[in-house]
Formats: sequence, structure tokens, C-alpha cells
Amino acid sequence: MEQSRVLAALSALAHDTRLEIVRLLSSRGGEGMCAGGIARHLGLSASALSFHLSALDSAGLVQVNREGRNMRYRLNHAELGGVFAYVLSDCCGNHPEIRGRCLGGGCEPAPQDHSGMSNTCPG
Amino acid sequence: MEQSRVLAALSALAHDTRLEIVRLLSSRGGEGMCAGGIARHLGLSASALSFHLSALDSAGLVQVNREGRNMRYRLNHAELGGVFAYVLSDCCGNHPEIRGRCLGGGCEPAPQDHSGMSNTCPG
DNA sequence: GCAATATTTCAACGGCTCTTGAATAATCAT
DNA sequence: ATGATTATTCAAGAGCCGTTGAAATATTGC
Repeated sequence: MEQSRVLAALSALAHDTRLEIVRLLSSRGGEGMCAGGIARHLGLSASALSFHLSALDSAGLVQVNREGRNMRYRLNHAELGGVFAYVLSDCCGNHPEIRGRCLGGGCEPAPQDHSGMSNTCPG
Repeated sequence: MEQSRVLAALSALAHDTRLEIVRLLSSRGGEGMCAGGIARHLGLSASALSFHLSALDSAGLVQVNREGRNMRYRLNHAELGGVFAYVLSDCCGNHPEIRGRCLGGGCEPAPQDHSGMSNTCPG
């Protein structure tokens, strides 16, 4: 996973409406939901919704399929997992406290890196 | 954890430079790093760095302590974990595939919600 | 072909984000 | 106090993000 992809996904998630869309799609499981249904559920204009869905789509966080005149959106679980995997391991060194919190416990902490840099303050 | 806090954190993370800062601070563990050291490591101007550190700080992702003329920054592991916990559980229903990917395997999948909404397409 | 439905695209506007360099603040050493 | 060092704040400008409503596209059914 390249960092640019992760940044695109984080940007896409970092918006109230889009996080609501993700939440809604997640609650629908593999069934997904069509644009009109999402708009009705969240009280969005068609145009505004389309804008946000397009953001989620270009970040790879959702998948789209045409069904007649409707467009059905589903969450892309693989991409979401990949993004979190990247941040947790590549950016946070699998720190036990972070892992512990975001897993709600019950998971063996992964080994940490702490590559022997000795740079204190003034360098 | 309120959604507004999560959105602030995601926005803060969704920037190349700031993700690099997080990665660097993570590699330093509890020792953290002072602003000057970070700037030198990442080749940033003092002003640019301060801008990004302030963004991370107001999102609660780092903690700061003065040490003489230096400001030492450390990662806030609790907040990072809380943010991911929120997205994974509150927004993604602890979906097994997402959890599985971001854990690199080795964790029992959590139960899922799928609250019985039956809204198909045209609603 | 024509009207109706579902969705996306376009254009315009306001606001926020990011960058840059100069100015300011805080601390230390003499 | 003075000067050096470290870091933050300020101001200006470029550019991206998000909202809105109108227009365009795609599909269905008559």
C-alpha cells in the first residue's frame, strides 16, 4: 500500500457526511445501498451526495455497480482494512497501546521496532 | 469519543508531512523528539513544521513539553488508538475483514451488527 | 420517440488549508 | 542587559474543498 493511497483514504474519511455514509453502508453489509436511499437516509441533495460518493470512490473506499437507473454502493472492506493496517504498522510501529485500544483488547501485542536512533534534542 | 474529535484526528493525519511526523515520533517511542530535530529530519522550515505540529496538537494526537528552549513532542497513543477504535467499531461495525486486515491476522473476529434494515433500492 | 426517474456533471462562490518569509516570544549564556 | 538559539505567530497569497442549483446523461416504460 502506497502512502498516497492512504492519504487519499484518510482525506475522504475526514468529513462528517462521508463518515456517515461509511457508517450507513457498513450497517448494510454486502447488500450495500443505492444513491437515492443514501440521500434519503442522510437528508442530502442528490448533487451533494454524488460529490461525496465520488470522493469515497476515488479513494477506493467504496465500490459501485449500476442496477438499472440506480447506482448501488458498497463498502470496500479490503481497502479500509489496508488503510488502517498501514497507519497502525507503518506509521505507529504497531504500538501495543494503540493496537490494544483499537481492538478492544484480547489480542497479543505485536513486537515493536524502536530502531536504535539516539538523536536526542539538539542533534 | 465524539465524532468531531475523530474527524479532527483524521483531518490531521490526512497530510503527507503530518503522517511523516507521526511516523518519526512513533519510531522514537516515549522519548519523543524536539521540534528542531523533527525539522532537521524531515527537511522542513521551522514555520512549516510548527504549523503542522500545531495541527497534530489541536487534534490531540501529540503531547508537548517544554525543555529549556526546546519543545519536546511525543505521540499520544491513547488518542490514536481511540480514533481507530471509533472508526473500526462505530463506523465499520467491526467487520471481520477490516479487522483481519488491520491486525495482520491472529485475532478473533468480533460479532457484527447488521441491524435488520430491509431498505432495498427505491425505498 | 417521449416523458419520467435516478444520478452525475458543471459553474460559481465562499471558506478553509497550506506555504513562505518576516516578526515576535521564550530561554539560555555571558 | 545583550546576543544567540529555539520555536511560535502573523500576514499575504495560491489553491483546494464543499455547497448550491441548473444542466446533462443514462435508463426504463409507454
